[in-house]
Order: sequence, then structure tokens, then C-alpha cells
Amino acid sequence: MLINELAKRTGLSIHTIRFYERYGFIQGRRNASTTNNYFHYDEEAVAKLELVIDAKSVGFTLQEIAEILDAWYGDLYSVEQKRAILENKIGVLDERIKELRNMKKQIRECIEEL
Amino acid sequence: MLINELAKRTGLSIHTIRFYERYGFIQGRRNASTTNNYFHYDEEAVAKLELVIDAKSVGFTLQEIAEILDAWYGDLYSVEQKRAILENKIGVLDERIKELRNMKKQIRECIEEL
DNA sequence: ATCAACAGTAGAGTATAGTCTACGGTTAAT
DNA sequence: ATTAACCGTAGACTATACTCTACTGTTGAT
Repeated sequence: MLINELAKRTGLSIHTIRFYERYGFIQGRRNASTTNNYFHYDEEAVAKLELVIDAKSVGFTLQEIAEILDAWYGDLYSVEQKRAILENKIGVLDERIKELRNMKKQIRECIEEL
Repeated sequence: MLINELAKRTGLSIHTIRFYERYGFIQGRRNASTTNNYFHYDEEAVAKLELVIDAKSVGFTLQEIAEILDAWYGDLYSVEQKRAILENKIGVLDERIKELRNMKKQIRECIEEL
């Protein structure tokens, strides 16, 4: 699919997708048989971008998301290293959930004092 | 206390505290009896900054934090309005906790597939 | 008296994460 | 054949949230 369809599939703007491509999250491929220089994207690109959207919404930075994608799709790491990276991210999420619960408690206490 | 002590109490840098003061989170008071123009801060300033730190760590923007502080310390709103603002923030936190749990599940599934 | 350590203001600079504009080439429908 | 809708690149611009620099005045210890 071309970038326009990828944008429609993910809900991201074309600008943002290009930004993410420059950032390294996805790579389009040029079709050798055609004369134009349009990039083509596959289902993996959709899956990656959906992951980016989810990861962003829980507060991961693009840098952290890059690490997750590397551990998920990349071949830079051994299975054990990948597991370690992902377990670490789960730890980050657990920590964040704890902070959120604390904040809720604080706000609830404040409501009671109103 | 002066800004230096406030920085030590909260762990924030003096720069950041001044930035937050310009932003409207806290207000120092000048002591009329002294010739200098140093600002003095009270315990409320410490409490507010600690709240800012906590609220930031759960992903609230400075704009949202300003709303929370207004509902907590301000007198712009009625008690009912304040309660509504704070209940709304709790809703935001609940939503975020849900997203975090989802993300954890996704990462766990990925670990299993490694 | 002087000098380090602190106070204030104004404004410039940085990082992150986009967002947009200008430009020129391509494709598909009329 | 032409024109709207698409594609690509390069680079400028924006918002958020700091962070730092320059400059000047104050305080407290020696």
C-alpha cells in the first residue's frame, strides 16, 4: 500500500508517518519494476505504527518505543536480550500504574476535604 | 523560606521553580520590611510543587496541573465545580491505567512469542 | 573591605514530537 | 491533453517544558 492508505489504516497523518519513517520506526520499499519513486508499505508497517500509537498513549517516548520495536521486530539482539528489554518495559509500566493509583488516592482525599 | 531552600526541599532546580512560578503554580511574597527584593515561600508552595511533581509523573500536562491546582487551592470555582474537575481527572487516570494494563498484556504476549 | 554565595530579571537556547510549506514529479480520470 | 489528487524531499515552524546565560544587586563570613 502507498502512504495515503497507510495513513487511513492507522489514523496517523502522512506527515507524522514520514516523521516516524525518518525516525526509523518503519521502512517503505520502492518497487524496482516501476519508474516512480513511491514507497510501498506492508502489514508489518501497520502493526508497527499501531504499536507506536499504543506505546505513546501509555507515556513511552519515541526513544523507548524504538527499543521496544527493536526487541520485537529487530535482529540486533538475542532472544534472551529481547526478553530482558521487554521485561524491563513491563517493570516501567508497573511502576507507572503504581504512581497513577497513588495520584488517584491523593485526588480522592482532596475531594473528601472539599 | 527563600528559593534556594524551596529547591532543596522539593528537589527541583531553581530554574524550574522560577519557571513554575511564572507559569502560575506558586507565588512568592516579598517581605515589606526588608530592602531587598527576595521572594519568600511558605509550606503551601512546597505542597503545591510536590503535587506538580507527582502529577507530572503520571502524565498530566502543566495545563492540566494548573486546573488541578485551581480546583485544589483556588477560589475561582464552587465546591461542586471543584469536585467535578477532580472527578474528571480521576476518570482520566482510570483510562490511563486501562491503557497501561493493555500495553502490559501486549508486551507479555510478545515475550511469549519470542 | 571584599568576595563567595545567594537573589532577581530578561531573554536566549534545548529537547521532544510533531506539523506545515514549498517545490517538483506522477498517476488516473475526463 | 490537462487537471485534480497523489507522491517525494528539504527544510522551516510550532508547542511544551524546561534549562541556561548574562547581567545586576544583596548578604554574610573573613
